[in-house]
Formats: sequence, C-alpha cells, structure tokens
Amino acid sequence: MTLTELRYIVAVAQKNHFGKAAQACFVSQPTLSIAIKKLEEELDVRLFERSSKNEIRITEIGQQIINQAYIVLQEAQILTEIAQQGKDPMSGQFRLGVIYTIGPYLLPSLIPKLRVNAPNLKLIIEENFTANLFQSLKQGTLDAIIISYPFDEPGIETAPLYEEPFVVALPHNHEWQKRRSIDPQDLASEDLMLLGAGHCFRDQVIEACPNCMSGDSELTRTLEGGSLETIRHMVAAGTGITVLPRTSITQRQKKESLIDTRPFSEPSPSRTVAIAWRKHYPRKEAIYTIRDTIQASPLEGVEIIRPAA
Amino acid sequence: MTLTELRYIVAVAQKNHFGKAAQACFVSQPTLSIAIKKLEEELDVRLFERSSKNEIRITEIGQQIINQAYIVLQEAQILTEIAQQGKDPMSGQFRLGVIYTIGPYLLPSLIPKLRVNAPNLKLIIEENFTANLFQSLKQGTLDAIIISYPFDEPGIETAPLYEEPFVVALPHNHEWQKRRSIDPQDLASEDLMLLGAGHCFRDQVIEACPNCMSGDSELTRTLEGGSLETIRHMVAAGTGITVLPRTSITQRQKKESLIDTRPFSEPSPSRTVAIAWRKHYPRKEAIYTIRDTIQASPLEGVEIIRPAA
DNA sequence: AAAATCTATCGATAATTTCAATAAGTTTTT
DNA sequence: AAAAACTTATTGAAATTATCGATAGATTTT
Repeated sequence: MTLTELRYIVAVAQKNHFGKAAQACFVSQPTLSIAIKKLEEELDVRLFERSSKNEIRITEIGQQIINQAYIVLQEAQILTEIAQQGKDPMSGQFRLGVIYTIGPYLLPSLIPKLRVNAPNLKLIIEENFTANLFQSLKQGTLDAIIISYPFDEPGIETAPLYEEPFVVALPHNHEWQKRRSIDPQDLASEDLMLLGAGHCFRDQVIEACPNCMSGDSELTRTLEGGSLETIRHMVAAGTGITVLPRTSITQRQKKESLIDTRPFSEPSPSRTVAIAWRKHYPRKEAIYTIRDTIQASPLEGVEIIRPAA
Repeated sequence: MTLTELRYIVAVAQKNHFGKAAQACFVSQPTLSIAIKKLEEELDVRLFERSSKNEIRITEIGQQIINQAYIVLQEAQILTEIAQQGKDPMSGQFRLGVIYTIGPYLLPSLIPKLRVNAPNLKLIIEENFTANLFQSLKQGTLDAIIISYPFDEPGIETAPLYEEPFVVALPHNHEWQKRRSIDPQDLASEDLMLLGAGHCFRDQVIEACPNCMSGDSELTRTLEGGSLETIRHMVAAGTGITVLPRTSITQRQKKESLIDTRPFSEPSPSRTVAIAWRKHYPRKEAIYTIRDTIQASPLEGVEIIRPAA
C-alpha cells in the first residue's frame, strides 16, 4: 500500500470515473488503473465495480476503505504541515544552559534582546554547574550552554564570546581603598571568601592568586552552598574581601553599592566566556544568533572575541 | 513522502540506531539512510542528529513528525484491517429486492435458511414492483432482485430459479368445484379479480387467459392498489374468482382456507422466477448462495430450473 | 596509532512506475 | 445490424526509483 494508491482511490471515488480521476492526479489512465488493481490485489478486496458505459460504483467495503484512506491522507497532510511550520531553525524551543556565575549578569540583558532578534524562539533557561550542564548538553536535554573556558569535550564545539577580567571587591573601610589596582599575589594575606566546589570560577580565582587559600579558613567551608550575591553582601558587612567577575559589577551598582571594587594590576586575571553545542546540532543558526546578539552589545568591561575562522 | 519512509523514521526513533532500525525493517543500512535523507530533504527538516559514536538524537521537530508518522501508520494499519475483515464476500450488507407477488411466499422460508447458510450476511429486504426494483438495482441501491421472466436488461445478468404454475382460486360454493382442472379459456366468462397495473403477475395472467378481461369490470379498478391476500379474502367472500401463483398456496392453507384451488389444464400457464444482478457485481458468491439456498429446498409445487451453463 | 563503531556515499542491479498505443467490452446511434 | 462512442484493461518500452554490497569518512575508544 502506498500513499499514491490511496490518493488514486480517493480521486476515483470523488470523480466516479477512472479517466477523470487520472487527470486530477496528473497521471495517465493506465497508470491509475494499474495502481488500483495492485491495491485491490494486495488488500484482496474489490473496491470498485467497473462498468464500461455508466459511471463506476463503489462497493460497500470499498467505501469503508476509501473513508479510511481519506483519513490516512489527511494525517499525512498534517505531517507535512508540521514540517512546514517547524522547519524554521529560529522557531521552537531552545534550551540554553548557563553557569551560575554568568547567568544572573548576562541573562537580564540577553533575554530581551533575543526576544527581538529571534521572536519565535521559545527560550528555556537552566542555571547549573558546568559539569551538570555538560551532561545535559551531551544527553540532548540542552541545545547549548554558556560556560567558561577551558572547555574541551569530544563531540562538542565551542565559540568564545568575550574575555572578562576579574576584580577585587572590598568593604568601604578597607585599607586597599587607596590602591588603584591590586596585585594577585597580595590576596594571600587577606580574608578571601570564595564559592564552593563545583563553581569553575572558584578554581579560576585560586589558580590566578597564588597561596590565596593557604589559610583555608573556616569561612570557606561556610560558603559551600552560597552564591556570588551572598558573598557580595558579606563583603559589604566587612567580613572579608572577594574576587568577582567584572560583569557582576554594573555602573549603577558601583555607585549605590556598599562595596568598592578595584581592578587587578595588569595582566589582570580573567576568564573566557564561551558558548558550546553538540557538533551535529542541526539548528546552528539559532546558536550563531545567540552568539551575535551577545557580541553586538557586550556587557560593561568585557572584551569581545571573534574567532580567527 | 511514502509509508515506507515513515516506517523507517519510526524504527530509527525506536532503536536509536540506523543499523538496528534497518535490520528491524529488513533492509540494508544504506537503503534506510538514503530513504531518510530523501524524506528530510522533501520536508526540508532535519529529523535526526547523527553522531558517529553515540546513539542518534531526535530533533524537537523530528519528534513531532515521528509522532505524526506513527499516527499515519496506525491509520494505514486500520485500513488493512478493514479490508481484512470485509474481504469475505459472504459478509456485510446484502440488499435484496423481491417483487410483491413473490416476497410474501418465498421470504418466510428463505430468510431463516440464509441465516444458516450465510450467517454473516446482513440481509436487507425491499418489496416493490419489477420496474422500481430494476431502477434500484441499476443505481446500485440493491445488490440483487428476485423477479419473474421475461427480464432482459443491458448490464444485468439473471439466473432462473424455478418454474411456478398458476392456479385458479374458487369460493367453496363455486360450480367449478367438481372440475379437476380449469381451461384458461373458460375464465373469460367468470368474474375474475386481478391485481392493479404494475404487477407483472397481472399481465402474465391476462396473457395466459384469452379474453378474460373482456368485461373490464368495475371490480378490477377497485382492486388497483390491492394485494393478492386482499383478493384471496374476496374470493372467500364469494365476490368472484382469481388466479394465484402456486407458491401462495401451501398445504396447510389448502385445508384451513375458505377457498378451493384447481390447477389449470395442461399445459398450465406459469411464470419463471429468477434472480438478477449487475453484470460486474463483485460479490457473486453471495448471489450464488442465495440461488442455491432457494433451489436446495424448493417451495411446494414448483419446478427448479438449473441453467444449461 | 590502531581498532572499533557509526553513518554516508558509490556503482551496479533489480524492481517499479509511467506513458503512449491499443485492445476489449458495452452502450448508443445510425 | 453495423458503426460510433465511450470506458477500462492490457501491452511493451522507457524512465525512475529502490536496493544491496562494498567502501569511504568521521569520530571515539583502546
């Protein structure tokens, strides 16, 4: 049984005439006759009662089968309509994962812009650790993730978005207030508060600032489940200092905040934020749009990166 | 789009593996790959995300399309089931027409026998004049009709069932009581009651009995819309005599009835009862079964006719 | 590097579809 | 009765499509 054969019998039922049905199907009359004969043989059922002169008649069972054939064809039509409607790569769900230390700063500006640049894209956001995001990406639960380099996994492609410097956050009364910039080495002597294990930002800070964890203070373990915002409030309260990614500090926040920030002395430690997707992901256009949207109006204080390519 | 292609994509979705899906479809892997590629090109949609090592992934739109493909295949399956169930020519509706002067005598014995011989045949009966039955047969509203010869129409085939003699019906007190048989010529002198126009039996009696309608009595017009049973009661009441087909007289009726019957003198006038159907009617088996059922246990007093064939 | 595991592609062959021409069967007209 | 008209079935050739085995290409694992 083929869809073509079903189209033929429906046409014959409508036209009550093999020749006219063939015309309506844009085939010759023998083509249609043979196809119907083949279907009748396959089903072992006589669908039409042919008579030479008068119009043909549909058998009782033939009518039932033609009704069902019509249903099959309608469902097939719906299938093509689904394909038609969904073939725009810029429409449908797009599940984007973002790590904890980027999401709160990047998404507020990104989401409204994407609403404009890709109005049919139904964005679904998940914030999590890099490791969890990667698992979901590999598994297919996420379409793309925004993470920090280094990130190199088989079957996964990445594109850098921007380079983001780290800054030091101080309480208002801190003695480093008078410094213009901070040397990473100096952090070893301070009460440094960091995120818990699992946050790549924690590892990056530790790597950038030699011996900063030498004390391995009680404080660190206390903050195991916390967020950058929690730490920021603790800095304001004078509990200690911390290192923040530059994008967590907006111009507006700088003025109103209870903390002060200082850049590191050059070369400043930094992280490269990137977007990653499965190598064979079919809707790369959507990913490129997200990348371009982010790069078209970068967050304060970052340096956008365009790959050599 | 073909049903085969839909089967392939459903298989791939189930197996998550092109090779295993191909095996399940009993085709080689290249066959399946090419078919899916062709469908993807036709729909202009990527259904699967292929990666060399890991299992394949279904795209969002692909999942929607596969769901719909499953529906299409299910409906196609239902179609074959309809065909399977309905392909027995001895099942389904069978619309049988019978003329007024046969139905009441033939059907009471025929219907129960057919219930046994063709238990799945849903018999639907229509009684009418020959002309109306013929129209319905030609139009396809009836599958077969039981009529009396002569009956010769283009596109219609017939088979004789039995030869039925005519008999004379008399009131108990009639002077012909003493006769063993009646000569058709003698009817001309009697008050003969006949059916109205349209009944072929009327015409056959008139043809068989010369001058019987010479008087063209008032009575005849009175009976225009009547039935044989009405006339029978009028004979019993002594209003006149009539001619009846032999099958309207059963053994039991003979004893209990208020009328007497006498055969015609040989050669007796008679009618040939036959079954007729459209030449290309596809369920001839059903017709043959009806014919054979009637002939296997003929009504009283008839002579069954087997065609030379 | 090599092996293993997928899917894609190639080239040849088999099967199917398609058409024009025409046959065969009926009915209507002449 | 023969011819014309009309309809579906059949035939034979050509084009298209489906199929397979072999193998290439890509990627991950050993």
